[in-house]
Amino acid sequence: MAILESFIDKLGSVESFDRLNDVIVGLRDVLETEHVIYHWVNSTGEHCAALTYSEEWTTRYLTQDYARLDPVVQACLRQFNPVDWKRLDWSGRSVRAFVDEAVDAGVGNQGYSIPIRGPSGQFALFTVSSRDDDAAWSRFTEARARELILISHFINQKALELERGSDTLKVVSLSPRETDALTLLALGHSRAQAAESLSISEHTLRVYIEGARMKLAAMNTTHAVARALNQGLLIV
Amino acid sequence: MAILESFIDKLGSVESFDRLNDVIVGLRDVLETEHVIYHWVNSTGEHCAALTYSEEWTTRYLTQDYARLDPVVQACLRQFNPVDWKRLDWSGRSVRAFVDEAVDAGVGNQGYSIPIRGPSGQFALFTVSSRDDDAAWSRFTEARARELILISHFINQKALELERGSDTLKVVSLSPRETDALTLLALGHSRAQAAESLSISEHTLRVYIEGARMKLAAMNTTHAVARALNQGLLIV
DNA sequence: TTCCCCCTCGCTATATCTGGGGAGTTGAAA
DNA sequence: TTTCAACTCCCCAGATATAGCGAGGGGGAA
Repeated sequence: MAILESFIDKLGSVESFDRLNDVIVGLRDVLETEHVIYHWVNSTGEHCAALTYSEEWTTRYLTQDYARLDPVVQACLRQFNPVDWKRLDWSGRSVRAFVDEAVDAGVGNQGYSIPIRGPSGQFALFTVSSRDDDAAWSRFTEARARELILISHFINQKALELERGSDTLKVVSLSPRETDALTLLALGHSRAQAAESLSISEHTLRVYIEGARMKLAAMNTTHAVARALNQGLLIV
Repeated sequence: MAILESFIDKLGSVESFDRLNDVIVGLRDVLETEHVIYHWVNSTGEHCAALTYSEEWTTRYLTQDYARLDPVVQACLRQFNPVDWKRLDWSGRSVRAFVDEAVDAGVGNQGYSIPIRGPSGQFALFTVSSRDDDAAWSRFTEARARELILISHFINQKALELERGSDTLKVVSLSPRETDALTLLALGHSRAQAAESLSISEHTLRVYIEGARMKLAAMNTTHAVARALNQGLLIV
């Protein structure tokens, strides 16, 4: 666990994403892998990342919106445990084109990606990639899996810290009834049904929905429900 | 890390929540703490739990819907990193009444809770509680923090597996245009605005929304967006 | 080649939601 | 004690979404 210790130690003094990048590069070196990537999109749409990919590939990936077809991202979005790239489905025309580009850009052929989820619907990805053959890669992932989980945890913690330092995350809190109302709407009830479920008049329900809309700065009901879900305000 | 190893080993053979409970009891014993609790509410509203609390307290907690005012739950809902109970705000009339009851029920005065988030908005809690004094408890948490994170990770993985056979979600796949449509709606666009953003007629947009509604078995647009978000189909 | 899914467009009516008013009670915090 | 937030109820008009009927072209898979 020496790697983990020194990593956490270095993390302690990090105070900006630039510095975080240095630590990531250092991590890549001690792990003796090709690339290490930490990335997430914050609530304001900014990309917060620390990675060892070339700048060309990074901008290419973003401008082409490759996250939409990248099997790694798609798998991590619906999985809890880490993903070994070689267990994914890489068939499909557009996917193969993407992979060819990725290989040319120096992304390794092997990879191990850990999905990380935080409050307010945060979703981050921590990836280690390499050019090892299958056997060497299996040894690496088996030996390092637990360390990598902890590393991903601590780096995300640091990233959230950096994020909140820059701008204070305002916490929207919904009243119990507002939560009830949005929850029922998210479950597919119409306003009339929701009002009946809560044993209140439809008008009252409307007051809650509008209250929630205001608090969440939402344009309409659907938007309010979406924001509430993304911020983890609803237990659905 | 001997505790972790044996824990993971025992987890391997677990095939039901009852068995999981046995493992949790074993974990409580080797950690030499008062209680160990793992709990989450699945998508069908069932409580999936493995814990060492008395049955009285558990049912009391659920029937009273204490999660709504429990500072531990509230803090974990908006935090990424683990929560030490003693750093929380326990003031407030109803909270103190709740605490008195909890102490009577044998819940320790110390506690360490780890929030766990999975796909589809899953939110679980892993808690270790004790009756140690502050000094002993600090030593415990500092020494065990990393192990506990990994334990919480693996137990959640197992719970997801028990819940649905594997920890991967079966997916409804939306067409690209359907995804676009729902994404814009989730961002607060009206149908007219969304249609304009996509440079298509409002009618066409409507076809996509209805297509998505059918695939997702949703009652209305809000429901469809909520389901799509919960299933990680939208990148918002 | 045929089938099926995806993308695109139109019309009409009805249901539902949104936005503008206003008003009274309760309970907890300052 | 006062204040404030939450909860409850009412009416109305205009905006928006839903539900039903259509149509045709393109591309991949069997």
